[in-house]
Amino acid sequence: MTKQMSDSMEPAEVKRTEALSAEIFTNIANKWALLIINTLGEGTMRFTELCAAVEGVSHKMLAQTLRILERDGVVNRLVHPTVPPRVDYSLTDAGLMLRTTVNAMCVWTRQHVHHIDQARQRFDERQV
Amino acid sequence: MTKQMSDSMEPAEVKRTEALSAEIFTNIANKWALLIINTLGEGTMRFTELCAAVEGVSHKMLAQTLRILERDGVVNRLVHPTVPPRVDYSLTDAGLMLRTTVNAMCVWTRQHVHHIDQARQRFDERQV
DNA sequence: CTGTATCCCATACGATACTG
DNA sequence: CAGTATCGTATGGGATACAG
Repeated sequence: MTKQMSDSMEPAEVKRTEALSAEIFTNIANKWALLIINTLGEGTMRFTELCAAVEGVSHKMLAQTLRILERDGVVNRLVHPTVPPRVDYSLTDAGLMLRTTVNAMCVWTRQHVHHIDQARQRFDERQV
Repeated sequence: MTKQMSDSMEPAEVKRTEALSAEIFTNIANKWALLIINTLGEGTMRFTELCAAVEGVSHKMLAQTLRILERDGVVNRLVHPTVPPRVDYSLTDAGLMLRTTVNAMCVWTRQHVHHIDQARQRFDERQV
């Protein structure tokens, strides 16, 4: 995770970068963040649309996760000064790159559902 | 996530597959599972080696997460009947495929640390 | 519509101790 | 060494209500 770091970096700077990496990874390596990123890959969406598109996410977790992703420069938030308010969410360039890897994870899941289902049955039998 | 499902499937079967997908995704879409999968991609490791290699993981979470990944057919667990016991963990074929996508996530994180750091500073300024 | 705030419960997690 | 069990705390996360 923290390998291949530039040799020209000060030890203190290296340490800070490692801490940042861990923090960033923690922010994106969770169910809601990954599902939101994957869904937003399909295009710009409003808050309510996202809430409906991301299976099982609550109002609260969507807002909370979107703030984190916005702060980390993964998600763009465009507010239209209208009444009622309209907010468009989309992926940044960095977010789009991340999304390709996230989507690969989703594809992997779909492709291995059956395989995993059988692995589980074998495991559960073994454990009596 | 649950698109592109075979047309030849019964409605009940489709529903079960969707539920399984969501469950599997929840199992792998968390910090420890992803870090463990990524680390195991470097090769077979023993429990204690893994515990040291995965930055910040506790004894308990490692054991717990390994069980889940083993059950889902992502991780192989090979017990040597010796004293003291020796257990080798490695990725299954399915796990290896998954690992390439997980590793891409890790690479993305490393490559965007600086970019994200700046995005955060801009965000925090804006929020006063 | 797009949030934020509060309450409250369930689970995640670390620390520690114990077993084969 | 490689776990499992227990305990206490912290965080995740749903439901609801409220505000701009």
